[in-house]
Amino acid sequence: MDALDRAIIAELAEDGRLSNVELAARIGLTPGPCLRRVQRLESEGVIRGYRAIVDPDAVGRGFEVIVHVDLSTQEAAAVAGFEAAVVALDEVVECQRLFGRPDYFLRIAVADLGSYEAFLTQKIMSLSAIGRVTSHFSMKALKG
Amino acid sequence: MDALDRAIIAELAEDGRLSNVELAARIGLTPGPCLRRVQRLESEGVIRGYRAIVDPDAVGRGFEVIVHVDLSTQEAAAVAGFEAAVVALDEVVECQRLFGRPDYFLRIAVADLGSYEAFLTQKIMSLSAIGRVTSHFSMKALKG
DNA sequence: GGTGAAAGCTAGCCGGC
DNA sequence: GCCGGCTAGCTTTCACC
Repeated sequence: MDALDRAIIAELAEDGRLSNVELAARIGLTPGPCLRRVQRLESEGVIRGYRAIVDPDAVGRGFEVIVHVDLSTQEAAAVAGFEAAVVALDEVVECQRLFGRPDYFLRIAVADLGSYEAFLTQKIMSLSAIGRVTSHFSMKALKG
Repeated sequence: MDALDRAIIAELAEDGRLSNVELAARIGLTPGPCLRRVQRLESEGVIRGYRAIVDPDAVGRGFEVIVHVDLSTQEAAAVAGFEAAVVALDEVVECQRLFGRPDYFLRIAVADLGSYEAFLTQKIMSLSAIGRVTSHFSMKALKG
């Protein structure tokens, strides 16, 4: 991992569809060696893959909410059941089990406030081990 | 936006470097019309761009912390100063201004616990409008 | 939506440093 | 060991049906 590798990563993180010749020109290499480096980074797992970035509004995921969940029990089976159920939900974009409080950090992506209300009451609050659920609404995304 | 467009989005979200001929075959179209659809989705802003997904560990960003920040004042100039300073930091991967408490939700990505300690004391807690800062450590990322 | 042709890209091979 | 030049084969992209 030298400066050239880092330059490749930076360029591809910015534009994942850069052609190899354009990438090579930007980092100051010829296409052959550049391609070998990209392939090495891919096979080593440094570059895990490529994704198209899709407008959330266009796919009905424009409304994001940060949710904190505390369970009513720490019993292993109940915890496992909650985790399996939550992870299976499409609307749950992220789920982290935390140390301390809250027990879980969730990020929910739905179309609008109405869908969120329906999602929360029907799919989250109906889970058996649920203790307290707190929704945090974003006023403005300053970064990310 | 018909079923074909949605199929294109799904395929490219999964693998952003799919060749146009492969993409066309998967959605059941020939390359020409398929490319026109992709270009339309790009120009309409439905597809915003393409990114390489990089292993966070490989670039010294393998340790993520969720941080809640409350400011000690709501005075406009202080708030603006805090926001500008936070957004400018590389380690801040996400920053949301929330309704209610906490005032801000931050996601920090650094190399390890030691770097996090240094980052928090030197770059966050030294900001003037800072009230309370709470770090939430992830035990396990179940999703996302 | 499909077809065909020109331009450009990818990916392997071999020589040079 | 890594870079650069070359070439064959494939892909992208456009005008036209």
